[in-house]
Amino acid sequence: MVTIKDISRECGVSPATVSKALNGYAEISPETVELVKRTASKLNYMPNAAARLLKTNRSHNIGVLFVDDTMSGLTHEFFSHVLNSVKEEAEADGYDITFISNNIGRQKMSFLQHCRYRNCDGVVIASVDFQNPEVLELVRSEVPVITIDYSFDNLSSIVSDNQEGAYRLGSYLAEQGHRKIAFVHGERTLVTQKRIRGFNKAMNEYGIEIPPEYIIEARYHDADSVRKATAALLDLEEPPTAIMFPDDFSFIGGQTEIIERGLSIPDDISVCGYDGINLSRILNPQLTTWRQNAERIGKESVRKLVESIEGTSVAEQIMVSGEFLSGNSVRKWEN
Amino acid sequence: MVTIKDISRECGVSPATVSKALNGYAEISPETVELVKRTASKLNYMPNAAARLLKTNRSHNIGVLFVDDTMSGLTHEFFSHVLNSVKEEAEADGYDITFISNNIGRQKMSFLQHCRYRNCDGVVIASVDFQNPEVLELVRSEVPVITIDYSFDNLSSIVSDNQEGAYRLGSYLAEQGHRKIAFVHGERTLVTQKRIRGFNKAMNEYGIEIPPEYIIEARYHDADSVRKATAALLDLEEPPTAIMFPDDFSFIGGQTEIIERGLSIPDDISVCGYDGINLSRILNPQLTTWRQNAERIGKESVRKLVESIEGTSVAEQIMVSGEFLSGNSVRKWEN
DNA sequence: AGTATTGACGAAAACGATTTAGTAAATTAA
DNA sequence: TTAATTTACTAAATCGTTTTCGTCAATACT
Repeated sequence: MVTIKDISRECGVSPATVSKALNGYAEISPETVELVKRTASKLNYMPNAAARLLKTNRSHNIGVLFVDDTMSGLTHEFFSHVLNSVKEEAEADGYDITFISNNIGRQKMSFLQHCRYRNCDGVVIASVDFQNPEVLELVRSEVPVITIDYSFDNLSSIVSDNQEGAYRLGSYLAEQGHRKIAFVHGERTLVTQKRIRGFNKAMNEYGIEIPPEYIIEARYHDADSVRKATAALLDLEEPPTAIMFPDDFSFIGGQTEIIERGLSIPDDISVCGYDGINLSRILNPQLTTWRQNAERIGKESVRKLVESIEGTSVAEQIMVSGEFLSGNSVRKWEN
Repeated sequence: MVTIKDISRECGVSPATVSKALNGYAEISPETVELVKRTASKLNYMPNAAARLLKTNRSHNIGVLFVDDTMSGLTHEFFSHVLNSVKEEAEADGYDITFISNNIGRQKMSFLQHCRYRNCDGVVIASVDFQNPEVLELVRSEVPVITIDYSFDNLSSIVSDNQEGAYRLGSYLAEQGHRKIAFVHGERTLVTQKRIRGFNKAMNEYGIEIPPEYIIEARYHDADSVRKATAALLDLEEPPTAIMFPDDFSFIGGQTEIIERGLSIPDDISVCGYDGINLSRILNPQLTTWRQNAERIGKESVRKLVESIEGTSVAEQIMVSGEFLSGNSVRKWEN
């Protein structure tokens, strides 16, 4: 391994000078800088991140906390898009990313411990149980943190406009003439609350009274639980003519139930999803849904996080808007 | 940050003793070990990975090289499963993972340089262009490497049984009575060659003569190119009655073309995919396909890589078998 | 001319661990 | 009883950087 000493020997200057030349200190003469840089690339020199970190306390590494028991991590299409965008923006900013977990090797270690162990300069937290004590420990620690789709006081966060999304979908269904609109939502997280609020707002504006049994809880990304919720809705004395589902993927559970009952989408029942992942575009019929801007969510998270790592940035909540995606899963309803 | 020195002070022993006690050296008395460990956990001590690395040259970090221009990295469902499994096995073995790229910050750096910069103990290489000079440089370097779905001489690799997969799918179509079977395959990589071989083997066994224009190249994970290939097939004077597609995802392109021509699956034309991702299970009709065992591929890669990092292990090629998944996309063909 | 300033560089400590080569006391062997 | 061995520990070097003070010329200012 070629080190700074090799360069210093080759150039006849001290290691200190090499370091400074490489890091652009003004006190080194242009000729020396030139010489050092040339030999560095001649010798194929790469700084040792560990040594640098040890001295500077900056790892150029950001942690990503992405775990959630309801979904199998990276295989969740929406989050894999967020993650991909996080990765790309991080790389563009000169950072690598490390997944934060709480069991590394045989050792149990808390999220915070893992961050410290790897000296993460900051952490992006997404889609976890934000009440989890380990998450709270991390959030309250000294390590810079940004949260996705959840906001803590005095901390920056990136949130997808969930209220708007549910509002737009609800409004659309109402516009199409539906009056019996059900909402199968996910676990009662902040995201869910926002969506319920958006849904209610739309219903209010259209003067639609929604009976409580039309608003029913299932689990995100869990086709089975959504299927059961759908069954419950269809078993009602007055079943809905339209259903909003928690997300595009779990909608499949609902679809299965609907089809098995001999009903068809959208003739007998109109549906819409949430997320706007690729899947929603290729389903048959194509799903009417709300596309969350995963790319921008990931990118903004890192941008904001790096800002708060490198400079001083004020806590801020950044709202990322989405986009209505129409499909063929909703039909006009006339009565 | 609490260091080994804090513990040594608290316990009244030297830092050396603390280090040895923590690392299970035999020369430390049981009482001291006990004392050191207790105070370590009392002070919430975490070793500093960078400092340890600097001295030991072991980062407990494995690199993952996953780039490919035809697919958008992590958002590829099959590879996100492999990756997820790589991550889990790595964590179980006490490793973190780092994505290897060749542009970190404003600096261009080769894959190998990136590995050295982060001191990766080893690298898992998957799904890239294995002729890429930078990949070759990495493969030929001193850093332990394992390749997925490609084998270099004297290096360990994990390969999915592509020949078997294509063979089984081809055989199945033939069994169902099809005689005009087309194969839309991906770019001419080793994987593709294996599949073509498997396909041909099946056709031979059933004594089926396949005209050259039935074997046609498209691109993996590229719905558009597959759509074009499908169009070409359907435009033939004697179009096939069954088509094997490069993968489940890009099949969508073929499906679109088929449907737009007013044909239906499987009544007019039978199809099968490859990969067996979730998507294939929820498509309508459900896709007949070959499930690659992404979980085992990821897990075995890390296991083998760690083996060659930690001990001495012989180069070995591990074949991971898949599983035939039947759907409703193929119908019996009687003539 | 004498002093102050600037420019260009180097010596050495430090970061937090690991590890080699001791050392002193306790134990065993002869 | 003395020498040899074992036990339990420590001092100090080291990994590859960065950074704080110097230092020593050369130049600029009274």
